[in-house]
Amino acid sequence: MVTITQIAAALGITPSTVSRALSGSPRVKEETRLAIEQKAAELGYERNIMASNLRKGRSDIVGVVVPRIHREFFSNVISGAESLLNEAGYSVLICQTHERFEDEVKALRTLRNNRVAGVLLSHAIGSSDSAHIRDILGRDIPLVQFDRVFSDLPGAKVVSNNFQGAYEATAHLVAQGYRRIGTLAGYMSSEAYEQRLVGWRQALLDIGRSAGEEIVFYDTIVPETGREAAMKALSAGCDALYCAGDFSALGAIEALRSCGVRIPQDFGIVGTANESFTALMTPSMSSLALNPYEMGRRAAEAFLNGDDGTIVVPMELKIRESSNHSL
Amino acid sequence: MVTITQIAAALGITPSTVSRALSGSPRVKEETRLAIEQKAAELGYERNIMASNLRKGRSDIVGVVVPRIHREFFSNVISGAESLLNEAGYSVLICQTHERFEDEVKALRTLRNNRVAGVLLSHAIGSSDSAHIRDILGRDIPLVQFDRVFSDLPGAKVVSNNFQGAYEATAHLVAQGYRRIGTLAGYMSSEAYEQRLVGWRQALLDIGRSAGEEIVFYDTIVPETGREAAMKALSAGCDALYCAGDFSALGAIEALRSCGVRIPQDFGIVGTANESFTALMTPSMSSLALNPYEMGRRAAEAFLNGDDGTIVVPMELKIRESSNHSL
DNA sequence: TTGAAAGCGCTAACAT
DNA sequence: ATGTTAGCGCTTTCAA
Repeated sequence: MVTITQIAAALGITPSTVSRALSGSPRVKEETRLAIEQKAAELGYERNIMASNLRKGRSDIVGVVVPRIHREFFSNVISGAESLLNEAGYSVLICQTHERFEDEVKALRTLRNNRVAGVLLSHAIGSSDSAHIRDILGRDIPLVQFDRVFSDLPGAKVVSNNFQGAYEATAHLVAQGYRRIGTLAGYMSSEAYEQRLVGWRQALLDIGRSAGEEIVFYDTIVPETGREAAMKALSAGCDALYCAGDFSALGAIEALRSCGVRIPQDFGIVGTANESFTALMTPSMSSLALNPYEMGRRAAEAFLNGDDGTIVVPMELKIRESSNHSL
Repeated sequence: MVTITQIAAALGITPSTVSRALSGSPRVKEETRLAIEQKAAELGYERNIMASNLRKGRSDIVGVVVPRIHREFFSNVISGAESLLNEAGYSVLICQTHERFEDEVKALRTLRNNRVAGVLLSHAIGSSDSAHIRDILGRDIPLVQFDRVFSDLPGAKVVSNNFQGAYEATAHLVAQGYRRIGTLAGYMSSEAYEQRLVGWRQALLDIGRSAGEEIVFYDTIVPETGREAAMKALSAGCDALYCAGDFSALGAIEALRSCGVRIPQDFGIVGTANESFTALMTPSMSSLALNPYEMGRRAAEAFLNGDDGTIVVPMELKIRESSNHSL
């Protein structure tokens, strides 16, 4: 392995100058810089990052901690973050928590031991508070949270505009002429689901419609619970549902159709997350899209610029057959 | 940050001894080791990995290079690899190539500069040969290839049983009564696609069917190209397609249905990869499932054990509506 | 069983 | 514009 010392020796100068030249310092004569670059290329020099990092006290690695990398949402966030971080000269170290508190602690420790330049984190369901995160990262490792955030932690937070999105989804159902619009609301332990519920409610209240608890169906995020809830919604007189998740919406559609309810003629459905199957099923499902790639980019940006406010990424309503009378 | 020097000072011994104790050397008196461990815990010591790595000349990071992390297949491979590697004390650094040769070169350079302990690689479509890989990684960074492998490179290779899988998928279409079975073949720069093509051909030849070039459609892996190819396949008299990818198969289904061709009554489709949308779409898509999580584990295993043979992971045909006359 | 000493390759404050 | 110097924190011979 070629070192700057060897380059310096070959050129009869000192390592300092070589170091400066190679890291783009302006304090090197153009002529010297050229000679150095040429010699470096000739010898096939490549900077030893470990030495550089040790000296600088930090690495060019950014840690990304997510519950599960193979979930579409998270892999897209990572993808978005990586695109910006790589451009800026950082590498991305990925850790999965599998939704477990202990794995999250382990991941954060690993990142700290690697003296990462920063951490992008979406915490595990198993982490009920933020103490361990603050303890492990301490003051000197910048943290950016996304999607699932602890608001008592310092640093930037990137979240979706769940209120606004749910509001628009519900307003869309109203505009399509549906009369009684319920909601499959998900888990209230998550701020994201909570905000979607609030958005749904506000959209109805703003036009003088009822938004009572009898048409709110909690803890529904998988097809099975979606199916059951849809049946109850039907009994409660609903003719549309805004669903805080795509999988519960999928269950709802299945259940309704198997009762002979036509979608969208008799009943409208809007899901949330825009999972890839929503566009592919028949009837295709309207869905309130998250924007994971963009969230990843914004998180990376916040880290790179040292920002620390809350960044709200808009959601986008994808109108498809399941809520569209005119199709 | 606490260092071994501080621990040594606090105990009136030398850093050498502390280093030995903390890295589990037997050349330390039990009593001393205990005192050291206690003091380390008390001061909240954590090893500076950068310094350790510099001294040892290598890091505890394993690089994983994939075309795109947000593709289900790859994110599952990574997930599988990570589970084993983390247990063994390695971290995983992920790089995407976006199927581009230049990005692959950049990624491999980054990994080399980080002096990674090893590299798990599935090369980009844009890499038509292996020269750059050998050049950049050289002799001292162990390489394990998976899925898309260059057979002229040293090191372990983890592949799917593409020949066998494609053979079975094609035989299944035959058994379902389809008469003229074409193939959307993908890119021949990849051995995986090549083997699928060979499997398709062999299955047809073995029963005396034609498998001519007029029903082979190359370079089809995204919906758009799948759409176009499906139209040509129809003109060529095909009534079924074995598709070497799920996305081209998806495009094919869309194109065929929009022409009024019924699936599976008029035309049978089998995709490859078992992406999650295949089970959820209507009609659900038959697909030849890869086993990405297992492939990731096997790749990690090969790296950890220093193995270097070829490991074949079986594929599994998931029969769904798109190829099933009896449904 | 422990210590002393050297150095991995790089960077940066300080000098010239 | 370049050189001198010192050291980041750790590991590992070699010596005691």
